[in-house]
Amino acid sequence: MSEPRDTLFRYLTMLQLIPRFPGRIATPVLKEKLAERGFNIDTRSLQRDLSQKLSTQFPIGCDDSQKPYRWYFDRDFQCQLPALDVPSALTLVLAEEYLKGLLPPVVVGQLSPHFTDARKLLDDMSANGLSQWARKVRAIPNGKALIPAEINEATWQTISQALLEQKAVDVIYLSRTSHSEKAFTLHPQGIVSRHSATYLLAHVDGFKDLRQFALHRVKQATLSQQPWQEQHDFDVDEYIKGGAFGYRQGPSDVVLEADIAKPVAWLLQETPLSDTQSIEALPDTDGWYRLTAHVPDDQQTLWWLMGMGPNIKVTAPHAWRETIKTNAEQMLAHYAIESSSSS
Amino acid sequence: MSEPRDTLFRYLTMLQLIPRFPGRIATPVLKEKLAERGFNIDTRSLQRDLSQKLSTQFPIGCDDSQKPYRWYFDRDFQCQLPALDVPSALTLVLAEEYLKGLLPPVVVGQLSPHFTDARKLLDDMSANGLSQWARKVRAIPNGKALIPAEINEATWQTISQALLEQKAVDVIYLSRTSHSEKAFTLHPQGIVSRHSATYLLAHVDGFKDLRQFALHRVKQATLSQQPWQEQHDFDVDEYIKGGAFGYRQGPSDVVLEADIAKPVAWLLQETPLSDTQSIEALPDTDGWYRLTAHVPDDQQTLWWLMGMGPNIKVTAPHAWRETIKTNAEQMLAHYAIESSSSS
DNA sequence: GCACTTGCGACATTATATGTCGCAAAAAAG
DNA sequence: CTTTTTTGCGACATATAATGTCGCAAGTGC
Repeated sequence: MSEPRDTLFRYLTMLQLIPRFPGRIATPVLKEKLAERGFNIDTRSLQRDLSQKLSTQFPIGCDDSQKPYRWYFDRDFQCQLPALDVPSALTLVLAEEYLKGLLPPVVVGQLSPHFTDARKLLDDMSANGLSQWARKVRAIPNGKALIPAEINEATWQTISQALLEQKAVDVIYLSRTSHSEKAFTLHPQGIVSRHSATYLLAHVDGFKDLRQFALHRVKQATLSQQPWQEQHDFDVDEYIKGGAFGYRQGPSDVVLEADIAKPVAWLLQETPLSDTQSIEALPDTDGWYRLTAHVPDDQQTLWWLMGMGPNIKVTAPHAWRETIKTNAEQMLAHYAIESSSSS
Repeated sequence: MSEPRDTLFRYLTMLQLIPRFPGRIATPVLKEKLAERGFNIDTRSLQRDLSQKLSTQFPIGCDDSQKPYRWYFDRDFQCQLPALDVPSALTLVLAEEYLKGLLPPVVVGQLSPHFTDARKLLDDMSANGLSQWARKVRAIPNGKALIPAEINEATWQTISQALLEQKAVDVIYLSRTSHSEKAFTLHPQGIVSRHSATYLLAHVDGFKDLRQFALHRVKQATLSQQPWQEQHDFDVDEYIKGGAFGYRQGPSDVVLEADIAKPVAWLLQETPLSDTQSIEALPDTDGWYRLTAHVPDDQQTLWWLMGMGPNIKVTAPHAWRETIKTNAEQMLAHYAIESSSSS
């Protein structure tokens, strides 16, 4: 069945089977995988291809310390097949700027070959014209950028692999309360990335309840021998809505009614709160508008409203209005006490 | 010089020269570009390669309505050369979730082949084990996700190209104030993506001042015949610090001092405000801590502090303390008036 | 120590890639 | 509208590269 469906295509397949550096693949394994894909080829040819063709034209390395040689791609090599175009490269640069504040460095690092590729393309473009794109493009994150928690690279790889391949993991975990390291066997059910921290949702071996484990407190992780315990019908959205991350969400949307100042009105006209929002000018006010919108009944919307400070006056739902009012009272109380005691 | 440096490599080069769909490349152009890269090959060979080898093995199309045939890749085809590994695929999924709330759909769409690729890999993995990764992985954005403003795809492509290639653009722009469409020739100097809206910084032809143009209000954009006007020493960071986007920043960092409640202390221990922060327990309080940190003197930090509401009590800098206090007073005033007038 | 696997040089054979030529159809130029 | 140029394509001969086979040496595992 070794139809000459082209050497090119076989090479391409080989290149796709060779993993990036931390990984490696032994020659006989490669031969088998190629056979699975319909390339029945002699071992000798494979050896020749690897050592004479591919590794001379591509940044491919070979670990020849053991006898079934193992092959791998250079850590930072990347090759898009339809090459990157300019708009995509620009998008990647923007994406990287945003993600740097949202995901741990190691996780973003996982994508660094892509970003490097994009920057190289832009650099090449600028080479002639000195366009200095780096001084022209910027992403402003949505809120204050906290410094993302550091995660160990091997941890991320092991945990993500375990989650997707449905395996248990043995971890050494630094508990938040006791400051002591403990060993657990965990059965991963989900991953949630929130703000700048990333959490694994998992059962501890032998227990039925789901717990959160901050990935940056995982000191070490290895795939476990234990069989994986599944929680049937786990749904991360349900879990989040249940309030586990401080984002409790009511069962249905609510109707938000508020008076908003002009800057907020402009903002919302361009990037609406929801599909159904309406904004109408209020007569006899100095640039105030009436906002009505169906929004989810969640913490984030409430925080957004509070973040707008005096530029927004919520009238409904009543519960939000009261929360905001109480909040302001408490804040003021803090400062009133403070100033009387300190001055 | 037509060294047989391998057909494989030439094919690879050809594949990289063929653009993704909206783009296309004519056979003679391809020949020329190949020659530039050292592949001196006969036209006939090129034709054979394209029509018999590449287009049968790859999703490559050909526009044969005009005589110099034009070749292009399928719109959604993607081929990573070291194939995606599992951790990278998971990272891409998380990245997409975050970016969907941060960049206009069209811009994220620019990267969709990458994301599709990642999802396909995860699907394939789950095929046997039914791991349903889609129900296991979630990113919770930092703040309220407003609906990103829609941008026309062609607009994004034209504008990004113009910016990087230092060309002027003719646009039809819907001005915010007058609600009327106007035609301008713009000289792009930078792009800023903020929250969910993206802005072009450019000179209007014939003027010296820099203005902001929201990309979602650009109705049409084409590369202009006008030569591009450069602004010397333009630096987008300087521009932003100048306060143009409401993010005025003081010249130097300030020392933040505040009392924080336990939940905030925990948050900041994991994702610090800055490299130099210190948190110490306050005696005789019910779980309050003293925070000291060097932070930038900018709007975003201030907003973040205000967002923490009664869980944080700022003592220094004095200006921030006063701003927060005034803010709370104004908010309370709103609701006091409101409740007395309405009830 | 022994069977087994793996890498590699050499060689013959097959398969493939490449340039050349001629023709036809389509653009471009006049 | 005609002429010239460009482009695509089938055919063919030839050079070139790719592939399987064999033998040997060196490592690996029992």
